[in-house]
Amino acid sequence: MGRGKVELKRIQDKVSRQVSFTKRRNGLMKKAHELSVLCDVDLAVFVFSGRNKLYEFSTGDSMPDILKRYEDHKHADEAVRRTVREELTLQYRNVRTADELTEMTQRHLNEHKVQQADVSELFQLEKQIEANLQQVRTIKTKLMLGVVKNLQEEQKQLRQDKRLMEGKVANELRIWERNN
Amino acid sequence: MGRGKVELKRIQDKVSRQVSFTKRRNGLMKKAHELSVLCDVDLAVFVFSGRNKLYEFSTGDSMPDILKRYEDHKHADEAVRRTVREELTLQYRNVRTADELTEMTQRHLNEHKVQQADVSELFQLEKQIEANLQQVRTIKTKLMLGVVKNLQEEQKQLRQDKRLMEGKVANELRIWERNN
DNA sequence: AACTATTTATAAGA
DNA sequence: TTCTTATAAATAGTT
Repeated sequence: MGRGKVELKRIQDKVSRQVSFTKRRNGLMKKAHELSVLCDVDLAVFVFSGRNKLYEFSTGDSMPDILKRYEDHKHADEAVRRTVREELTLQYRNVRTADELTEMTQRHLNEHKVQQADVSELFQLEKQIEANLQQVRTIKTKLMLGVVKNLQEEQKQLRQDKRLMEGKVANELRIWERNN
Repeated sequence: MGRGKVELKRIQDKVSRQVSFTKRRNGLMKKAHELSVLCDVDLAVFVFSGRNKLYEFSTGDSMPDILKRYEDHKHADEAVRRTVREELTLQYRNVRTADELTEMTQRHLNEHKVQQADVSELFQLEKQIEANLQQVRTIKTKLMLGVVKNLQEEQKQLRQDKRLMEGKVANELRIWERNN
């Protein structure tokens, strides 16, 4: 599906592998979404990147429900089943609302004949942006807490930026207070 | 990918739906397998047919192992978040004004010889990302209320913002990684 | 279940 | 990188 045929084995070049990962991961998620809508089935997809980052997609049912269904299909022993279900339910307590929101939205959109792909993209987009935000905040926090020690270059326009910085800090404080 | 373009909604004809289900399910599994081999990642796919039959694909690890990993991932995520939050709370519990926060941050940064520009950039970046997130949420809300009909322009803008933002996040991450 | 006409995905290239 | 393009691959409708 590209300029050259590709043989089915680990891509050696790291950059190509990363690029392919992104493209194909997106493709897989899209296909999964299409399958679920076109054929009206429930499904779930997890992908763990090399850096162990998790990407997931699932339909309608909340993830715990899907996993529960999976367990029911399997025979997993009782203790494990109960434990997994309880833990996942705990973890997803806060997500359930969002899932319900998703379903509701999908229904709404169907009724109004809005293109589903667009909305789906928005949800995915939101999720992605939230992940990015979390990433930035983590890095910022580490920096601020002095967790990072080995920074090299000296900073030159330090005083120069101070006023700007203060304004931003003040803004951060407002945000922080709002969230606490 | 066929003789006719297909719109993303439940296929009405039962036979066509069943046929498409089989074709696309096989396609999805194949794609999943290719992704796992080519990019050397672990993944799992579940599909529940209308008759509630389960089809699955997963790499190396058995499915229970993948689920465990999924749980661990969530737990780890939660742990990090809690830690960061606790640290922040400790650090900033007594801060009342923006000035104090500024001073404290300055002290922190000076003590650890951290590049201020990076932190400043991170503040800016965070702010920008929050704005983007807000934008996405606003659009999503409008959609949910069925108020907006013509989103093409906004979506285009969003995608542009998203690309820009991702580039910046990636760059910040590079800087951070280089320093660690 | 095969067979194509087309659409879609994506590996390389710019 | 990001965008473009040539080509491989998937698949909708057909036989």
